[in-house]
Amino acid sequence: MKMSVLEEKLRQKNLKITPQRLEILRAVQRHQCDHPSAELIYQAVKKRYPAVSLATVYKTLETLVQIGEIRVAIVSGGKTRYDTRMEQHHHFLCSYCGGVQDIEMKMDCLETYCPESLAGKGTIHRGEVIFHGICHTCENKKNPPCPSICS
Amino acid sequence: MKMSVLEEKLRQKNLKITPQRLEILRAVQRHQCDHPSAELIYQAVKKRYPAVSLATVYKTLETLVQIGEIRVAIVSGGKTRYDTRMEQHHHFLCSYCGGVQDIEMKMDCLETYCPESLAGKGTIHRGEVIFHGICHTCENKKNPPCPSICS
DNA sequence: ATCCAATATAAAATACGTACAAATTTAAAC
DNA sequence: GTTTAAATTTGTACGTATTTTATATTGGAT
Repeated sequence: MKMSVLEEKLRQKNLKITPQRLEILRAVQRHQCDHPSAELIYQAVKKRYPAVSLATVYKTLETLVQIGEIRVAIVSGGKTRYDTRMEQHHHFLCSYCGGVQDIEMKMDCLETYCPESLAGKGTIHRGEVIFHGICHTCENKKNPPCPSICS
Repeated sequence: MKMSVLEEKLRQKNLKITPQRLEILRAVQRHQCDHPSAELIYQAVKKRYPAVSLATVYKTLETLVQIGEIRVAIVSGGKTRYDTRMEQHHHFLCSYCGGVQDIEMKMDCLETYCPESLAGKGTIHRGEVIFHGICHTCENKKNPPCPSICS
């Protein structure tokens, strides 16, 4: 996603184009594979933009979610983690280190499927799959950290 | 799950059988359909056991998870919510009220399936599907609460 | 009945996120 | 380029969820 596209989106929604917003989006993009938390983004942005406030990072991430520029990937270890990939994909969450990795998987059913048990319960907007397990890195450690990070 | 079964499990792990533990598990069972949070369990237990401490509820829920008696259903609205149903099933999360409902769905693939993109990434223990949408109750309201509760 | 490790308790500490008011900045009109 | 109003950023205080700490209590083996 180029910045010009973001700028266009912001203009369309009467939102202002600020250096903070551009820099924060760039940071989420750069750290895409980490599925970064607000705190991680804050640290990353501060390097280039030392005056940035953590409150701005939180609010900007929320704004970016609301205009559909990024989305919440997962909540892991109590922290909300973000994702710039908007197409359907899923996540693999390591129970030991808390790391999140993308899972590519065709599951068209999730978008349109209506399990019988949902009948009368409501309307599905989206379905996501979360795989829990141990990542390769933690598997190879003798003493991985306690699996307390996630469920 | 009968209490005698819990007592047996606790004994096997050299964990003590305390009235708090029994009462807290009963409360989670009784509120199963709510997928209750620690706070909700605390309120429920306090009615029968006024001296109970919130810290005990937190620690006991964690213990019950670790011995495999309950599991984390979902984290919604910043709160961890628990589940006594250990068999495979999935959840429907209302983005408006934050309510969680069970979804019965055969997806054997999730347990055993290894998407190609996972190759070399690690070992899957479990796969769960989370459906996001609007529940029937919120659909029928003219002005549902803001959909800020979840992602 | 006694004893010790495990547990429960209350209170304080921590962690994540949000709300607020004051200062700054954007962008549009002139 | 200035002016100006509205939006945004910032620092900080606050709120809520959860964990830790220090002490008191208790389960259950002997």
